[in-house]
Amino acid sequence: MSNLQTTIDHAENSCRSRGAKLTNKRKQVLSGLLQSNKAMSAYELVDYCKDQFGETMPPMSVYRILDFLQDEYLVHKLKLANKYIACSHITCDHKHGISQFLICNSCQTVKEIMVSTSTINAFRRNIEDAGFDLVEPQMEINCVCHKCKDKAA
Amino acid sequence: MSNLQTTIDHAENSCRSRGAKLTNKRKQVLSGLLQSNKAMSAYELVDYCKDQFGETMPPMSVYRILDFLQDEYLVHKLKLANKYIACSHITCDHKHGISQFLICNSCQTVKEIMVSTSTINAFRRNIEDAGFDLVEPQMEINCVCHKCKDKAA
DNA sequence: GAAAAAATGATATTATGTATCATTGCAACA
DNA sequence: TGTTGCAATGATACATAATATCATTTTTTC
Repeated sequence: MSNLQTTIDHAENSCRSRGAKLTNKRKQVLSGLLQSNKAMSAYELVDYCKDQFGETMPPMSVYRILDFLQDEYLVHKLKLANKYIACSHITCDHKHGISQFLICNSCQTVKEIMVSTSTINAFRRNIEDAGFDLVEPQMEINCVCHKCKDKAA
Repeated sequence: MSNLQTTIDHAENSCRSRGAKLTNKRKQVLSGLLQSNKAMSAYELVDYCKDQFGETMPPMSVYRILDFLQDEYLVHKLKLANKYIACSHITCDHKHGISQFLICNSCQTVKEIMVSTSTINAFRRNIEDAGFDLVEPQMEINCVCHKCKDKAA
């Protein structure tokens, strides 16, 4: 069984256990994100589904499906790029903490890394001293990946 | 002399020393941002200039002026919010390091805080281990300010 | 199989921003 | 003085991301 299929099955079980359904179209959108190592826009996913499955999905549906997948913790939205990526922890059952997304400015590759609790706590204290509370467990950083850096050099 | 005027004068000198001109319209846009403690969208600035100065500036001009002000280190763009704020360090002559912007999800107030070098270095190492390089000296975090938190409680 | 609920489709509209070309205004210099 | 040249601004069209709203289809449940 392919890695992709394993992940989809895992996602389907996870949805079922929460009383939600991973329908066919939802699987299609999710698989688009899983097969791409880059973040994709909603409109890119529309194209992907048409190319790959012959499904002409209206953008509205894709947005709704993306909302659903976010609610199910299967997908993250990158607000810096207005794009979407599959969560890299679908197959590990633990609920994960604060994620940091490294976005390559050049090739748009995205890597999701975890931040240590101690670093997060330092941040949290810093923020509280400034009169704010941290609410969003997600940070996005514009970077350049080493592959692109080497290419440029 | 008002605080606002002092800041504008400082900005104007800074531009001049870099061979750029802080024209009247540019001053108007900048003063809109300086008088607001919130981030403003380009279209809000169009309205502000019309209300305040009777200038009907096309959005395109405002975008260009915002680009100019960013190039001159006078304004930051908050990509998470698609809005703009005046740099809080216009009147201090030092070039500042990595800024962290705390954005209140509820009232949109923005506070620009500095991050300690040691924290940044920890981040940088972390990011390099993941195969990326930090390029953007700016981080944006969605928060709730304590005023709004207290109101909600 | 009918009623209710969930999922998807279709259309219009809003917000943000870019591309492109035209016009204005100022500044240096013959 | 005026004209040439460039920086700044204006106008129009378009692109992209997303939401609102209502209609239709599919799935469940009784």
